[in-house]
Amino acid sequence: MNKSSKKERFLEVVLKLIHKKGFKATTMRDIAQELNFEVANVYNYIDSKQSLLEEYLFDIQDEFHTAIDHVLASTHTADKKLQQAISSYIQITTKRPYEQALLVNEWRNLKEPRLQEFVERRRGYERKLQAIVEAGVKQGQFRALDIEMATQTILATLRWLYNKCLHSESIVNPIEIEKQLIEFIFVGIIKN
Amino acid sequence: MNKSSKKERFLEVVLKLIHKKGFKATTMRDIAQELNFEVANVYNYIDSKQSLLEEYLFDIQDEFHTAIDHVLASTHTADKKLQQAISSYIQITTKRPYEQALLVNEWRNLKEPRLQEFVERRRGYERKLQAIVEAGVKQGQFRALDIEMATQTILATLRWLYNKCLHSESIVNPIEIEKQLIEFIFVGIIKN
DNA sequence: TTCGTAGGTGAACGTATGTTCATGTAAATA
DNA sequence: TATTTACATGAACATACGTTCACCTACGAA
Repeated sequence: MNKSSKKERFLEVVLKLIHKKGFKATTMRDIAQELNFEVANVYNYIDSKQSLLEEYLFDIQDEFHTAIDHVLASTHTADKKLQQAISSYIQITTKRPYEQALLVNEWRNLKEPRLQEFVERRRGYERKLQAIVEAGVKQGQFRALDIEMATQTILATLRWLYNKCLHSESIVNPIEIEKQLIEFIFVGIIKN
Repeated sequence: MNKSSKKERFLEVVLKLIHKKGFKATTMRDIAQELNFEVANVYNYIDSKQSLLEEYLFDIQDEFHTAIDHVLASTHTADKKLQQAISSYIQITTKRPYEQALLVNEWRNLKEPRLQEFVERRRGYERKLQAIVEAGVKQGQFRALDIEMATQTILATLRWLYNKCLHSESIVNPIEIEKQLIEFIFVGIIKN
């Protein structure tokens, strides 16, 4: 068994446990029990409970940043850029729904100074998305809407997605999700 | 000082404290300190930490149910009903943003059997909203969209609102918010 | 005046929790 | 063969937490 696979299994099992019980409610003893060994051994895998959370959160946050940076670097029009940003968001969420759930629900459990770092980076992501929306309005592709509110609303429609991935009976198809969400965001629900 | 005002003040101060620190992270000693008295005295106001959370959550949940029941009982068309449902949601959120924040962020801390009760009631709310969306599709006012996904997406756009109420520098105007959100949900962001 | 009640105190209790340490073992490496 | 490394154990620790108990004080009602 190669070295990394054991730690990877550890992280995967613990991720799901934390998702189920919540970070604060998951004790080191819970983690040990889930993996069928003793508490002390948990510290052969991680430095502390805090660092465990940090590992998950900053890792998935990085993935989101990389994705939107890639979109921003392209030369497409704003509406196409927004579509790509949404598409990449959906892809990450469908691929890593548990990490995304942590990102949404457990970031409050970070402690300073990492908490501030996290919030700033998240704000950075929002600003990048907002820049796309703003460009779309200026270029006349989007209606003259409240830019910040539109951005936050778009993000809100994306943020609940992990729930569907985790609770849906059938496997979630990112292509179909994308089609639905893009339609919702771009032309709303009214006919015509 | 009349009897109820003291408990009301207690609940209001503690609500904000729990919002700031998170329910699990807020200790009985934190609560006591915030109110300038000793821990033991907290139990003259509430039965337990759990019951405190229950009080907040079921109270605000009731308010949402009452509001949507009122909309469902009306004889308007589906699109008008949806608009009213959204409007009432926004009114509650702007009036009680801290309770709404708890509803979104802290419900996981409920314990059985109240947790199940809460989740079922929430599901009930979602079904009521979904019924409106479904009627709108059947009557041809809305596009032929995935009904459950549309419902969840609409809810998602509403759920983040408390953030704006709590973090915005200026006072949030529910009328303006409603106008923006209805537009977003009904006709999207694309021009024409 | 007596008495119940609302509001407040200080000390303590049992338990849960994150973390450390000394120690052990089997396998990989040198 | 000798030694390091990865993985594992059991016991203990200091601390933090929710809750309880016995007791105190002020005050409006009876």
